[in-house]
Amino acid sequence: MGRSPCCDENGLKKGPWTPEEDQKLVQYIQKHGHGSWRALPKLAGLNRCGKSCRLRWTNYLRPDIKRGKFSAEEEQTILNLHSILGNKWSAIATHLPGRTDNEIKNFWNTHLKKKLIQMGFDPMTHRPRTDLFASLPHLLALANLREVMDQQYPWEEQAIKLQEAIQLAKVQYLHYLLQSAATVTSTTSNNHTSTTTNMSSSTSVTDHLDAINLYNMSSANIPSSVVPKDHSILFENATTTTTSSSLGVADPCPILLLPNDHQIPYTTTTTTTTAPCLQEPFQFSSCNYQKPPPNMSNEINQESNFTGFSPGETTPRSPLMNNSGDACSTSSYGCTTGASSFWPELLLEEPFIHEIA
DNA sequence: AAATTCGCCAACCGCGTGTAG
DNA sequence: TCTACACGCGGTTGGCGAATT
Repeated sequence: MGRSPCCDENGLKKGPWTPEEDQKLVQYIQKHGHGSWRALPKLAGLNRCGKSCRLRWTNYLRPDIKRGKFSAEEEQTILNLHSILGNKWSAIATHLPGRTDNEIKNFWNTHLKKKLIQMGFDPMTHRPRTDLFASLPHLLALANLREVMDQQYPWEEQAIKLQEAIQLAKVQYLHYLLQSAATVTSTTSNNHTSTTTNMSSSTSVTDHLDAINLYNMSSANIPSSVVPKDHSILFENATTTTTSSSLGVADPCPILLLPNDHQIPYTTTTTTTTAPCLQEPFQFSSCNYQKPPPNMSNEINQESNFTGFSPGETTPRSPLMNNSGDACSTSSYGCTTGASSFWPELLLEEPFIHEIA
């Protein structure tokens, strides 16, 4: 069956609203309320369909509409909520007073989405993009070529910088592959009480071969303090059963290089909760904590700020996520003592968490 | 100065869902 | 249970101003 569009009727006006039409609509609704939207246009003396009137009212004429730029807090809220709800604009809008779903959707599509993409994050998953890692060396090479053409640096310096950047990209990609494997295998376990991870079970063989090959390629030129010498160390923790401490941190942990002067211990530890109960980022008391060598702190490091994790994930989250907030004591995610509100979800009040659950 | 491209955003379109008869 | 209607939602489009060539 299906329904014919409400605007099919001939003669109904479409397109931008005039001030006179706005005035008619506002006056009618202020006096009578909108009632039936389909009946409203006739009663208000408007040559529009009801749908058009409803949109004009809800997106523009409503008295509580907030105009102007989005604040940093609003932007943060949208990012947080989008990581949970996805493109549920109306649901997101209910938590941003005065903002409409349409406005938020436009803001996302024109600003936030691009921002995430530029920083190498998938705007839908809020995780690093693999295609970026794949193409990064090429992009860097192009960027370097441009600099060389501009005669800003001597050739030797260019070659060194390029090598450093490529090595970093390789390690980052390796890190991503390992974490992806851990994520997939961990999530295949139902109750998360104690998980035996098996990297070969659900991740493609080529991914692991790529990771190993990349590691082989990378390790030759990367300081030993950054990458373990023995492959088995890297994979050991990804293939053994671990029981987490109250902080959810396996011990000992191999260290993988991460940008932004941070080291994340690679672990597939799972806990009795549905969320990884990591403490405030980079306060891994039971793990080695090493700063990357100075030569790895290039501009890419500063741009790539992979520091976030969200419930049920082991892969980094968007750097745009707010890392500060109130402590999480007994949230619905069941984080144990010391687990902070590192995840954007935990910034939300308890009723909201239940609401979206 | 003119033409073209780009970015933003209000508005539209079509589909899904809830509900009354 | 079926059908038609009303509404809400998310994706898409088109117009307009700004920026660029």
